[in-house]
Amino acid sequence: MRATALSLASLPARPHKTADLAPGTPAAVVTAPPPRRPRGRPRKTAQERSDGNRRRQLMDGAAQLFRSKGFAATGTRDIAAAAGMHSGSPFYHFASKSALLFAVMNEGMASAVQSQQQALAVLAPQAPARECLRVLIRHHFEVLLGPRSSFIAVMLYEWRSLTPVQRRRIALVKDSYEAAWMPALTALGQQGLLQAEPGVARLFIFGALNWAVQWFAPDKGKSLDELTEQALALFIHAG
Amino acid sequence: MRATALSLASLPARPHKTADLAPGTPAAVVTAPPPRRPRGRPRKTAQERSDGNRRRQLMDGAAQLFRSKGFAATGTRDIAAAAGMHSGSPFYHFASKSALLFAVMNEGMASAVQSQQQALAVLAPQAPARECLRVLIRHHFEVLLGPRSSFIAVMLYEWRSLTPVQRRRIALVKDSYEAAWMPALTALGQQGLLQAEPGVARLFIFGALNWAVQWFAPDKGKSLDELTEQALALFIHAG
DNA sequence: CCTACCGATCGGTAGG
DNA sequence: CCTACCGATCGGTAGG
Repeated sequence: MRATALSLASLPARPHKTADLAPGTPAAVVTAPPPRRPRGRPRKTAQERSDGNRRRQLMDGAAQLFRSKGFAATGTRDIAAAAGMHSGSPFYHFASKSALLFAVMNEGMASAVQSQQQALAVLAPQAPARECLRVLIRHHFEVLLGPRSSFIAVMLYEWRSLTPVQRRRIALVKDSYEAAWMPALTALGQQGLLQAEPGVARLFIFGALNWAVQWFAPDKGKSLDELTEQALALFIHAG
Repeated sequence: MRATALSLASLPARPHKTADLAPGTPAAVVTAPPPRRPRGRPRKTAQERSDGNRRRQLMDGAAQLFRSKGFAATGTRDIAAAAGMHSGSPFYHFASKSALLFAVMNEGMASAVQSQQQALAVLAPQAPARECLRVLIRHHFEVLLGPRSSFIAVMLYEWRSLTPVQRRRIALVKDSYEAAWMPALTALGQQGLLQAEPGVARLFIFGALNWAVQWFAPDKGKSLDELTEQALALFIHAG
């Protein structure tokens, strides 16, 4: 019975080859696919590696390659090799290299928005604005410099490699991520703890934090907690 | 006589085809070529367009293309066309596409260091640190967002496209540019006007300012003067 | 998901 | 600085 299941799995049903907003595709809402956790105990064997996991493996490899070499300098053959495939196989899962870039960015932003909401939900309802900003900064560092950071780094530095249509779609998710910062920033402004206009402050603050992907070295220098305190001290005046 | 000069100029002596630190070239000090202003009244005619000016035209076009499309996505044929040349001609002036990238970055950083020194020289010898920082920020915005901004933008966002040897060379110039900020930042720290550690503050501040290349729109939104005041207000606490 | 392949484009060169 | 060209590589596809 086990062998049968395996042999069936080795001939997987054709997975969804989504266009993922390749150039010219009309816009529609795309979110991260539901985790669809299986009922039984999870398997990490060859079984696990086939199916739809290959799609995620391609995205993981692509995210790292796009980050380190850039989108244009990364070949689809490199991506295939990173996922243990041969040259033409990525196109079985993604309609184009561009669709793969979009999938990486969309996955990165969608999960960032989700974890941001979870981080904010832990706050007390009447928490001071300074505390809210601390949570936002700390979470942002996690997303930006943590173990899955490639997805967001690609987002930040390969923006121009997107088609206009793809750009608009990602911008929607990005806007909602950034909008979550405004209540805290305007409150701090009203309290006199933030001396720049909130809109400009937001741009400067995101720049300061995002730039960390250029210089941050894990296991060396400051921790993410320490960086959070330093950033707070820099932006928020004595209260 | 004029015709003679023109016809002579149309057969220019072979210009210096510098390697400009193509991969593997050993390091040596490289600065912007001296302006060598000619004695007589300047000409803007066809004469002007030949000679060594072609080299600068290639760098100008390459800087803009590298900025808007990225280094890897820019073809040498695009660069040639931007300078009004045919496909193979850029290699008469630069040993490789990589050498052209290096030349763009080196020119950008060298002129930034130079104009920075000029900006600081205008300050009174005992000017307060806050005033010094204002000059540095204002000058940085000029370099970053002004008419020659492509050179520095390429510097910032194509770092990974350099070879390790090229990277080390540019890093030397960049270090001297950034080092000029430290006296003002440490002084402000001692005065209690800068609440983060000076070294970390420098990284955050550069990030905040550099990020402006992503969102700044000339002739729309704030002026460079206004942005300078907003940045100062954000970083430097009430004094 | 592999194999074999296509047309296009790329950086760079020789020879003038 | 142009012309003509080279070998390599690229994204993508057909057919299984």
